[in-house]
Order: sequence, then structure tokens, then C-alpha cells
Amino acid sequence: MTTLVEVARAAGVTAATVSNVLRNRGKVGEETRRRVLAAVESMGYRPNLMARALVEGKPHTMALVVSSIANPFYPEFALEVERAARKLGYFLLVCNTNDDPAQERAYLDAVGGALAQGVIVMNADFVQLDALQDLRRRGVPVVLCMWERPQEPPPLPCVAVDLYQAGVLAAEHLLRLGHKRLGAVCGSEPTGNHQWRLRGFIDTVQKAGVELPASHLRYGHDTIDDGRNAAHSLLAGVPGLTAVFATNDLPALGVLQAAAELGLEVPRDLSVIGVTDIQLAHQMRPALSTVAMPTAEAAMLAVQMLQSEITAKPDHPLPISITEPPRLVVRASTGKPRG
Amino acid sequence: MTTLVEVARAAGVTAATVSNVLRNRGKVGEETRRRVLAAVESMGYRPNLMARALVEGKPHTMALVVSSIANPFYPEFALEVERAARKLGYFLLVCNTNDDPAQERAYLDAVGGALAQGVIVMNADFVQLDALQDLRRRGVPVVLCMWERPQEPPPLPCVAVDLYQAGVLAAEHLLRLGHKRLGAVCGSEPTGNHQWRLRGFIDTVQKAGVELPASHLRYGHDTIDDGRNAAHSLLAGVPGLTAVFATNDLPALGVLQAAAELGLEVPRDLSVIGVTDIQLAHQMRPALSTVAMPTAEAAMLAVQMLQSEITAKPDHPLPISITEPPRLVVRASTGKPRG
DNA sequence: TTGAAAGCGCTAACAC
DNA sequence: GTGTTAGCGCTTTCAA
Repeated sequence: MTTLVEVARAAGVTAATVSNVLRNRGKVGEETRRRVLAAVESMGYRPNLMARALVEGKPHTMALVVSSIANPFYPEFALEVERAARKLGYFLLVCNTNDDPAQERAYLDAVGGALAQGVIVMNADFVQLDALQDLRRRGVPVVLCMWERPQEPPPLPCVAVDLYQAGVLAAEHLLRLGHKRLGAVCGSEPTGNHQWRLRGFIDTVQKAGVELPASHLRYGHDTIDDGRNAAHSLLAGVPGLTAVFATNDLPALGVLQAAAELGLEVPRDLSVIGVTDIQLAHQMRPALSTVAMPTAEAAMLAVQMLQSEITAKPDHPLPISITEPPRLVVRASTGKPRG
Repeated sequence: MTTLVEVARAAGVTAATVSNVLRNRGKVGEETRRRVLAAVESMGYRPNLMARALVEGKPHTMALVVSSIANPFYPEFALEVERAARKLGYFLLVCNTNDDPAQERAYLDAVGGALAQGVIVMNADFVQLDALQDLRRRGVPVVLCMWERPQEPPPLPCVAVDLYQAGVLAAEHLLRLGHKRLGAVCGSEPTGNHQWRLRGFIDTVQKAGVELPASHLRYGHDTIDDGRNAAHSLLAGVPGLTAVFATNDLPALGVLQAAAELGLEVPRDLSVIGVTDIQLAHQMRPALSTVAMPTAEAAMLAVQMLQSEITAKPDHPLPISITEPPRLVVRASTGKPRG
């Protein structure tokens, strides 16, 4: 590997000068500058980022901790974070914990061990807020991203999306279309991650005077399969259902499949709406109506917040950024009820 | 940030001793050891991985360069690489180039600049072998993964999967079921990445005496949408088609959708088979028959190969690993032709 | 405008 | 067993 000193020697100067040339510090003679650049070029020199990080006291690296990439939303979000990080000059270390707390612990230690300058953690069902607070107390910048309830923030810097609103928007859309027999499929436990989306939906529906008893609700995991099973159970248990809200796109796609298996035509016999707007949502047929998350914005805010955390003084107040509200995207899976 | 020296001071020893304790180098008195550990614990010390990397001459980091994560296969593969890397004690830096050569260049420079010890590059349509060879010449370990044609290896260390075989297996499966009117949808240009899969299919079909003129072939991108469009064109242009091979799962899902839109029942009216076995393949309905890639194995081999490249002497012969052959996975989208 | 020197946090020889 | 020393590749005062 070519080092700075070797380049310097080749150019007949000293390491400091080469460094100055490379960082455009000015104060370098034009002639010297040319010689140095030539040497750099011909030797294929690349600065050792680790060494630079060491002396500067910071690696230009952020870490993103995701719990699983089984759900296609995570990679899509990771992509956005990567983009945002690059824009600010950071590299992104992606840490997949596979829903394994030990793995997460190991990653956080490593990151706390200065592999990255800070860490963005995807809010997921099982996030261990305690471990993250510890980390933060030890001086490692941490940002929690995609917190779903801005009104009740976590004890960490966070980027929040008001997903209660997502439930509200979905409900309003279905009610506006004239649906009165509604069901919902929740992609988490009742007290889990998706609870707010569901509450927004329930509150809005009930406020409109439409009944939505517990028997119209199903809970499961955030997967296509669970969505399909829930839909089968729902359609069997609640006669006359005309619309289903799923707290995420994956289960919504499962509902679509269940409908197809039962010979129901969407949206004529059943309207279906999800949340997130993953890529699949518009690629499937019928294309899925959904409430889109401001993914790119959340990613950008998270990266920016992490950057401020990195430079912030200790004991500054806990920051929180709130994204634009989610947005209704009407596609082909929702329509007026029959009759 | 707590450093080694601070810990040493607190424990009343010197940095070397702390280091010895932490690395379990033995030769440390039990009593001292205890004191050191206590200090480490109470001060929340974490070794600075950058410093360690610098002195050891290697970061425990590998980079994975992927061109895009629009295609769900990439994240799934990235996950496997991450797992394999972790198993060998490496962290994984994920570099998404967004199909942008400049971005790729920037990443490769950074990685060549010792952010990572080496780089695994996903074989994609547009991989720039030249740039990679340059990098390798500069001494950066590079492994190309998922090369599709072991018989014609690239000028780089690589992990190859014989995807010609994938085409063969798909063809044999369809022929065995009795199909005689076949079509194919290729997820790349005729000379693109998927050409071998298609050739395997064509060769096998023709060897069996079944005709497969160019009019039964469609080319496009590796997306659901292109698969759907190709299928519409194919089904309109070739009457009596009973089975379609898609060179990837995504276009295969598109074919499934086209069939549904045309009121065709799968597999009664049309059999569909893809390649890869992404997660969606078994989550969709009908579940997709496909030829599964040995993803986890390829990931492991790539990581292992990169590790040997890292420790290999210069000018060693170009290594190539070949995975197990792809495997036929029969699900619900293929069956006997009607009549 | 350029060079010399110190030091980032850590490890590895070697000496004590 | 433990400490001393040197140095990884780089940046950054400070002198020349």
C-alpha cells in the first residue's frame, strides 16, 4: 500500500506538504503542487481513511442498525439513509441484528468502539431503549428513527413520524368512499409498534359513528402470510365486510391474496388499504392504495440529527424531529362498496 | 471517550498490560487482571477499533458493493454476506452505488483507501470489470460474486453460480410436465447478465425437439413491470402458449400478474417458473415455482475468498469458487398443460 | 512556502 | 508478570 511518506519521497517533499496539497490547504507552491499531484497519480495513492479518522478523532462513518431485512421496507429505508449520509460525506455501515439482542449488543459495542461516529437505530418492535440509553450515556451519538408517536417521545434523540395520522387518513378515505363494515389487520401485538396506526384508524371510524368492535380486529406479525391468515379469519368471522385496513403494506398484500383466493374482486367486493408505500405496493395488481411514509425525509432528518449530535455539547436537550405527515396514496385497491 | 491509557492509569498499570488483559495474552497476574477488568468495567471503556485497525494494518471490515437495492434479491443477499462476514469477525460496510459509476468509483476509492480490508462486488448488469481490476492491481482485495458462467470466468477472483443450469432445470421441469408451447422472458438484454439462464433454457428445449423461435422470447429489465409487459406481449403474440420461463423471480411475478389480468388460471392455463427464489416467491399466491440460487453458500464463499485474498501473497493465481448448482423448487405455479 | 516534530489510541517487541 | 519503546499513516501546530 502506498503511503503519504512514499508519495512525499517520490515528489521530493515532506509528508506535511503532500497532506496540504491533498486537503487544498493553499499555501503550496504551484510547481510543488504539480509534482505532488503527479506522484499521487502515478503511484495510485489513496489516503488511509483509518489513519485520518484516528488523528481527526472521528471516522466519517455512521452506522445504521436494523433488526431484520426480511421486511422489504428496511432495505428501502436503508437505501435512503445511505443516500443522505453520503450527501453529508459519511459512509454507512449497515448492521443487521437479525432480531438478536446479543448481535445488537455486539454491534453497538463495536460502534461505540469508534467504528462509526454514531448510530441510527431503526425503530422496531423490540428496540432496547435501555441499551441505547447506556450507549448514549457513554458518549456515543444515537438517533432513533421512525418513532411512531411524536406526542410521546422516547428518552432518546429521535425522528418521529406521526403514524396515528396514517390510521386517520386510511379511515377517512374508506369512510368517504361510503364503507360501513370495516375490519383491520394489525401487523403487531395490540401494544406493539403498530398500535398507533390502529388507534388512529379506530378512533376516526368510531368518531364517525361507525361501529368497529374488537371482533373486527386481527393481530399478527408484519408479514404477507399473517395478513393473509388474518384476512381469512376476518372474512369468515365478519359477514358483509367491505373494507380492510392493514397497518402495513405487507399484511395488506396478504389481504389482497386472501381476497383473490376467496374469489372476491378488489375493490368491487373488498377495499384494501395499507401503510408505508413500499415499492411492491405499486407493482402488485391491483396496485395497493396506501398511506405513504415520508421515508426519504425521515432518513435525511435522521442523518442530520446524528450529525448535530456528533458535534453537540454534552447535556444538550433531547432533540426530536417530526417529519411531514404521511400522505394518502389512492391506487386500485380501494373503491366504493357494492350497492 | 475513555482510552486505554486512562484505564491503565486508573488500574495503576501501564497501557500494555491493559491491552494484554483485553486480548487474553496470558502472562498477566490474576490480581492485576482483576483490577484492570474492574477499571474497564467502571469506566465503560471500549477499544477504539480504528486505532487497532491502524496498528494491526487491517480494519476488520469488508465492503459489499451493490448496484441497487430496488431488486429485493440484493438486500437478501446482502443479509447473507453480512452474516457470513460476522461469523468470520468482520463488519460489513454496505455500499449502494445506485447504478451510478461515479458513486461506485467514490466507494471503491474509499475502500481502497483502507476503510475496509477488501471488497465484494455483486455481479450486476453494469459491473465495471476495468475499474475493479485497477483496484486489485493497486493491492485491494476484490471478489466478484454471483458470476453466472463458471466456464468463462472474469479476470478477477470470483464466486460463480452455474446459472446456465438454472435454465436447464427450468426447461426440464416444464418439458417433463408435458409442455410443448413455451415462451421465455429475459430480465436483461440478449447479451446481458441473464443470457446464460436463457441459453440453458433454449438449448434444453431445442435439444428435446421442441421449437422455440425468437418470437417466443421477450427481453426487458429485471422488474415485475417488465415481466408483466413482456407476458402480455407474449400471450398476445403466441397463441396457445402453455408455459413461460422468466430468467428471474421478479419478472416471473409480473407474468403471474399478466395471467391474472387476462383471466388465465395458473397453472391450469399457464405455467410460470422463475429463477432465484426470493422471499416473495413463496409468499405470493400462487406460490412461484422457481430455480433457487444457493445464496447463503455464495455469500459464505465470497467472504471466505475475500479473506484468503486478504492474506494471500501477491501474484497468486486467480481463484474461483463454484457453488452447488441451483436447485429446482416446485410450488404452485407450474403444472401439466391443459388437455 | 516548506519542513520538523508531536501525537491520535493502540499493539508488539523486547527489556526489566 | 509488567513496563518501555517504537511505530501504524496521517494531520497539525510551529519553526525555518
